[in-house]
Parts: sequence; C-alpha cells; structure tokens
Amino acid sequence: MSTVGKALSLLNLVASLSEDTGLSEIARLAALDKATARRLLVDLEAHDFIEQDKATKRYRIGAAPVRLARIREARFPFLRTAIPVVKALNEETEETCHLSEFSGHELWTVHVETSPRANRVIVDVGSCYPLHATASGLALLAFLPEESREAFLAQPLKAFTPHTVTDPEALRARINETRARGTSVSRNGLEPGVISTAAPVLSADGLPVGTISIAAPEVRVDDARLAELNSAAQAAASRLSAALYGLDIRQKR
Amino acid sequence: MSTVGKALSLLNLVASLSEDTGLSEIARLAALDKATARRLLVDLEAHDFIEQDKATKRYRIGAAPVRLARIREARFPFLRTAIPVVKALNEETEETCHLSEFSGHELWTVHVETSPRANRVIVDVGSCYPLHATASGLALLAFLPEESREAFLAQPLKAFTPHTVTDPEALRARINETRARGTSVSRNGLEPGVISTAAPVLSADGLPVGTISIAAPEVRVDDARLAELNSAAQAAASRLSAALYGLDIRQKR
DNA sequence: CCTTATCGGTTCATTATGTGAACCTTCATT
DNA sequence: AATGAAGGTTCACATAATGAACCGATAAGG
Repeated sequence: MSTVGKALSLLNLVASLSEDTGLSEIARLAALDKATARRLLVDLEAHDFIEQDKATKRYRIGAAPVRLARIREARFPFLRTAIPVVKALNEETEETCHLSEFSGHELWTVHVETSPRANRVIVDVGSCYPLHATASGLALLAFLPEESREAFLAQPLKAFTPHTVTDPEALRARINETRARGTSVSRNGLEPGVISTAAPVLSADGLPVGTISIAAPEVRVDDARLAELNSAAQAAASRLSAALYGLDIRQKR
Repeated sequence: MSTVGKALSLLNLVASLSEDTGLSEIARLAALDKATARRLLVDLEAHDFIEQDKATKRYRIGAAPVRLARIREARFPFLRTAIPVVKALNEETEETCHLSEFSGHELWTVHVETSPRANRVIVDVGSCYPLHATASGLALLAFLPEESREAFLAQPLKAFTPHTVTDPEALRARINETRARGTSVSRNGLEPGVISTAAPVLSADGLPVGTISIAAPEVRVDDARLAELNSAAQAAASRLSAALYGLDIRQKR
C-alpha cells in the first residue's frame, strides 16, 4: 500500500476514535510500527489534519478537514441540501431518520434527526455500520454496480443478532427485492427490536452516493405502517436525488 | 519533503482551485511531475479526498473532508461556538465581521457576516490573505511565538497598496503596539478605502488559533468610532476565547 | 531503592517505495 | 496528414519509508 494511503487510513482511524489517543495505541490499532505511525502522524500534523495535545502528548483529529469541508460544501452542498430533507422526513414520520454517505467503500452516518418519542432508536453521527446488516447497506448494495456488490458479498460476513442474514445467496435475494421495490427493510439485523427501511440517493449517473433511512422500534411498526415508512423514505430519497443532481433518474425510465 | 506532505499540499492546492482542473495543470501548479501528481491524486481519490469527474477527467475536492469535519466539529465545536459571536458583533457594529482560523502557517477566512449598509466591505469565505497586510494578520503575528513571527518577517513581503507596510522594522513596531493594546488596526493595507481592526482568539496555552475582525469603509470611521470598533472586536474575541477554552488567559494576568 | 513495564520519541542500516523522462493513446485543431 | 496538448503508463534509478533496537521518562510493585 502506498504511504499516502497508509497516512489517510491512519487519519480515518484517529478520526474514528472518540477520544485523544496515545502513539502506542494508535500504532497498535493501525497495525503499523510505532516509528511509522509517528512519522505519518507528524506529517498529518504539519498540515493540521491531526493535532497533538501538548500536555498529554495524545493525538486527535485536527482542524484542516473543517476548512476543506467548507470549500467542498460551498461547491457541492450535499449536507446543506440534504439536512432539510431528513428533517422533513423526521417530522412527517416521528421516527429517527438518518442520512448516510458512501465514501471509501463504506457507508458513513453523516446526519441524524432523532424521533421525538420516548421509545426511540439512537444512531450516532460518524458511525459506520456493516452493509449487510442494515437497511441502508442493503439499499446501497442494491444499486451498486454488480462487481462492487459481488466483491462485498465475497467477504466473510459477521452476524450481529440471530436474525442477521449472512448467507450470500439469501442476501442476493433480499438485494434483488430491494432493487425491484426501491427500498430495503431490515428487521433486527444489527440490533434486536429495531426495524428500519432505507432508500438510495442516486447521482446523475445512477450510482448511489448515499442513503436515507428510518429506524423505529419494532413494536410501533405493523405491515401497514411499514408500507407508509417505505414510501416516505423512498419519496425523501428521490426528492434529495432530484435536488442534488436534477431529475431523479428512476423517473426517466 | 515526505510523500505524505506532498499529497496533503496537493490536496490543499486542488481545494483552492475554484473549478475542476485537469492533471497537467494541477501538476504544473503544484510543481510536480505529471506521473507523481497523478499517483498522489489516485491515492487521495481512493480515500475520497479528491474526486475525478468521470466525463471530463478533471479533478476536484472530494467528500471525505466533510465527514471528518463533522467528527471534528462534534468534538471541538469551533464554528458552532464562534458563529454566534461573530453574528452578535456584526449586529452590534453593523459592519462586516469575519472570523479567521490559523491553519498551516496561514490565516483562513472561515466565516463572514456582512454589513447591512449599502457601502460595505465584502470578504470571501475560504480566502487567505497575507499576514502583514491585514488587521487579522497583525493581530495573529502579535501573539505568535517570537520565532514564528521572525520567520515570517524574514520573507520578502509584497505591497498591495501604497500604504502597505512591508519594512520588517516598521512592522515590528506595529506588532508591538498591537500586542500592547490587544487589537490591531490596518488602514488601506490590502485595499484602498478600507479600515479594519482585529483581535486574536487565544487558546488555553495563550497561542492564537484565529482572529475576529471588523472591516469598514474608511469614510465611516473617525477616531472615536475606531476606538469603539477596537473594543468591540476585543470583547468578541475574548468572549470566544473564553467560550472555547475557559477563562481568557489575558484576564488572568 | 531497585526492578519492571509502560510510555513517547529517535536512530540508522536495509529495503521498499516514489520518482520522472520518455512513452503511448486519444482527441481536437490546422 | 500533421501537430500539439490532453490523460495516462512504464521502468531504471534514486530517494524516502521502514522497523528492530534504542533512549529517557514515568509509574507501579516488591
């Protein structure tokens, strides 16, 4: 792997740690030599992607991404466009809604609007869940090019609950359903008692750039309600695709 | 220079270009070989820091910084904390106020609240002005460690108007005044007819992380008004330092 | 008070990685 | 058909990355 690749992976790793972390632990987590990890951290720090607490000597994510993100958002206002859509979906459904973005072969939660109900599902911004165990993941997989999908299915897949589907053949069936219907459903895939539904946000070339999804406690969702949530998620995702990239490609077919 | 350093500088460069740019031009601007530039771009693209338009083959900043920025801001809410302060200053003074952040040896404009007046100063988010020609730059230099300041003053300094101070000795005098008073003033340093004043935002260790500044058409600013703006900027910066890092260090002295 | 085990950080011989002149293909212009 | 400039690729060579061993500091345990 290229040195730059290692540095960026390391940056990702440090960003994913929820508190300042020491050199040795970072090196261990990244499976890099301590000297190598340090050199990369120093390089990243010189450009403010990482910062080191002078007192504790521990490392954390720096300020440079914020500056770059402003530039990116000024040109491609993904969040600025997407957040109102997610908010509206949240108000309409009164369930936890979240927006995920596909970046670096993974699906990252970039915005969450939490349900106003007492019994609700909590999703963390910044989290990154396995594609096969979530509704968002299925929605994404369904619209990914065949080869990317198969590459994913070829990996060993972990089960998170007794309900997690890990068999590639069974997953293919669910993915095909998802593609036909336009929305995915996951019951207890990642956490027991949670049902979620998701629809892909598609770019101008028809490839998914992310997903919008709704997660609710299973007790509130009967079949009729599930159909409602499905079409709400679908509508929100289509609206967002259209806002970002012009007419939704699915409507052109 | 390390390969990682080159990659990050290249990323910075691409981010600073206001439109999609081809490989050859990027290589030229970065003073890198075309093959090297491409390898770095590919590495950056693999992690979504850069993206390439499939149709035009041109490169632009990618989505990864947005994801990292959300994580950073969740932990260190610089903008979330700072923007209300800048807004309040703008409402109080009715002049254009902006927040700059010191990152990578440069001072970047990260937020602007524009004056409601017809005759007003416009400052662009994302811009990066020379330290010696702006009030913000002087405020920053005044509170930087001696060696960083001297390293900056040792460079050749460009004059932007006949009023731009470029003599290191004269600048030192103005910097010392600034440090003594706590705020800097720049008359016509960068653009004729503009007067601006700035105060540093200081972190817990007393080093500047950025500045808050006010820019106004000279015709509206007599000595009394200047004193008002000075103390308003100073108060805003102190409030922000306190909000971000606890008690303002200057008040402890 | 010495031993042991961490920690962050550094060194330097070895080696893998990055480099760039020259090359290829494509495409628009002359 | 010739030209030039684009994006992209190749490979002998040079440089920069690597990591085992090291240092000094700090903390816990006997």
